[in-house]
Amino acid sequence: MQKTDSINIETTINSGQVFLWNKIGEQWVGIDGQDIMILRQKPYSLKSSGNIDNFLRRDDNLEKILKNISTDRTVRDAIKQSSGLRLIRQDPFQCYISFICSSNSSIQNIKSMLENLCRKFGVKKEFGKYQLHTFPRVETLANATMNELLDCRLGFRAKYVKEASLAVNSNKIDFKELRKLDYQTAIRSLKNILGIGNKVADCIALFSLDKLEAFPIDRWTQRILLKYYKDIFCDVSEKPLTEKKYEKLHDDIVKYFGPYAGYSQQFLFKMERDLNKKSWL
DNA sequence: CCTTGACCTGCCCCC
DNA sequence: CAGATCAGGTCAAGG
Repeated sequence: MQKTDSINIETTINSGQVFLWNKIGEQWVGIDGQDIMILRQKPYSLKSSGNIDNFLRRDDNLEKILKNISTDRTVRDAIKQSSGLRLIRQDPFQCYISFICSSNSSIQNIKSMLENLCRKFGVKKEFGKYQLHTFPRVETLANATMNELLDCRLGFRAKYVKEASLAVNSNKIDFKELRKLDYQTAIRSLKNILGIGNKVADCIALFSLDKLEAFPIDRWTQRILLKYYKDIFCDVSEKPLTEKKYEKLHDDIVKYFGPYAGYSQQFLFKMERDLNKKSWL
């Protein structure tokens, strides 16, 4: 297990993986499912009503992973620029709903939608000196009405969230099972849900189901591939990826970046968004 | 198999 | 300051 102080909290929170976090003074306060977490860099302190080691993937052999993904200069530079950046292992239901809401939306907007859901459907919980709303439980969201969801400013995603919650509530989607399945099977299962396409499925798989070969390709990732890797992934352009092209590209990506491709994606994504001065939480 | 247009919202910009 | 523009994935209809 790596040294505890090698985690950069701000970099990790501000890397597009999580949304329900706020910086209050020197502390980052966030929601993961029914848990509240309080993280502070200086002096270093990690508190959670749940399992913080699980959340921060402290079981990963980071030294080995970073060595494994350091296949080229671009990734090596990205790792150097964002040292201390970690993948997070999120509550699967929250992750699933979060990225369904992410479609055609910006980070700030996703955050606002999720905060609205928590305020309306979550339960108040106290931790440390803070009191905040946890993420809605599956059955609560499954029983929500369309109007309530629309009140949370979900727009056309409201029916996606409703159906997706019903699928989990009826065990049509079982995260414990998906976690055990291989990448391809898990992705195929997720994509049966309305509102989940390739990119969203990859995010859920990577950030909550331990599929480290998942490599979500959004507009930014696509630009990265075009900018730094056009000789390696020849058929990538700025045009939106079709279903087949996405799948083919993902195969090539795993061949090139390896079984921890998801980690390389996270470093590359963080680097390029920072380079373009895109805002985070 | 691919292309196209619709879908909500919030933010930024410009008149 | 109201109104237009744009960014961002997925889906359904049609070529």
